[in-house]
Amino acid sequence: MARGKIQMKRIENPVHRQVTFCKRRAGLLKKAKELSVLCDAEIGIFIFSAHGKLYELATKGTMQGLIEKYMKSSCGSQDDQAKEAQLLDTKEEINMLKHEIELLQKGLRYMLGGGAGTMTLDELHIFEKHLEIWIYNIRSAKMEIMFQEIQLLKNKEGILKAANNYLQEMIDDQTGITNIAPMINPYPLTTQNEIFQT
Amino acid sequence: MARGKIQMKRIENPVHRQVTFCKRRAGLLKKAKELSVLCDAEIGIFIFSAHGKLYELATKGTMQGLIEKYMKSSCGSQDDQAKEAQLLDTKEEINMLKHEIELLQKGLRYMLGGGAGTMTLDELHIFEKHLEIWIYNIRSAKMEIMFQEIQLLKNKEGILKAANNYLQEMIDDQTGITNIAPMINPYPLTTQNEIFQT
DNA sequence: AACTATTTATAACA
DNA sequence: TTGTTATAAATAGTT
Repeated sequence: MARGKIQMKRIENPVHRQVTFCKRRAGLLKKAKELSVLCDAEIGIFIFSAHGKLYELATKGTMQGLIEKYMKSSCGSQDDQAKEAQLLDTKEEINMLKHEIELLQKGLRYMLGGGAGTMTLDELHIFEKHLEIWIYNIRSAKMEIMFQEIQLLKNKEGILKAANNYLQEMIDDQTGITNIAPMINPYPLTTQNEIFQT
Repeated sequence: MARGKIQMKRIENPVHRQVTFCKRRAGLLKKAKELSVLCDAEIGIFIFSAHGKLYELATKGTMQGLIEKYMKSSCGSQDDQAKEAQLLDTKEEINMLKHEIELLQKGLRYMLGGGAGTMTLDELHIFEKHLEIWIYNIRSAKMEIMFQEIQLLKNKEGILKAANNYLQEMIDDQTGITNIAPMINPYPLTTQNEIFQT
């Protein structure tokens, strides 16, 4: 911009290019700081040199914070539907888990309470079938949860955090339920038995 | 920078500030593009206006890609230890899970095989105790996994992805084990019974 | 790094 | 916002 204008294309001479990179990089960062101060803006910049070296600037707070803010701003409106859908999926998954745990608890009580001591061989057989189902369900639920988590992990951090908070709540709920002693509504334990009825 | 220089502090007049923001923002982005072209650099910029509106620029590829690259460059060396530790934790967690599943499978076989048909009431009692332990263990493992996942979620996306790949592998392994029929090494099922022995 | 001759960016104004 | 213009800044080529 002085002593002759230059073409807006890659500077082929490596020395010139390096010098220009230095000078203009400094200029760019200075301009960014000025804009931030003058107009009360929050600016994040990262510059990777051709050889991969990183130069960064975050005018307020940390770059991490800026990136998070960027994620929210950027993903907020466009991925809203996806986010909501994912949250619903998670909710469903959690309900499934809850249901499994309820099932298990009822079964345990059935067996430990009036059950075992007076169980006939036939009853024992039925209970075996149920155990199979329960363990299968537990395993499935576990797998589902992990796959669910993995899917979530593949998404943006912001979405992950939302799902995370949701999970935390649900876990707290489950822990609560786990400690409930009275059984209000005896589950129809024989219902699913048909699945294994040969 | 023309018609009089200005002080490098927040412009109080809102109109002036807005105008300056517009013009300097455009200037900054232009400069960034020029630097990118002239010096073959990769540049990402985000600008949040005072009211939170986002303006962004990514000179190559997408902002997502740039952020990921930034994460790698920025966290690469410093969080290496934490990353490795987390990976180890995950590994331990997974091994625990594997162990639980093995336990369950062995128990099921014990019950479904030579077990139930010829079980005495005493044997049945012992088995009840084991069931309690198993279910407790399953529940704990499930909780542990979820808490583990939640901790992971709180970390950077890059780390999450690594952990994610690891989990995937482990799950595949587990699925493999789940389908193994022969039981090589009968687990000492009575060992943990002492826990519930009154 | 420093030094200029120029090109750019932009503050004030419309 | 956009355009104009006088002037401040940035910087390309050189030392």
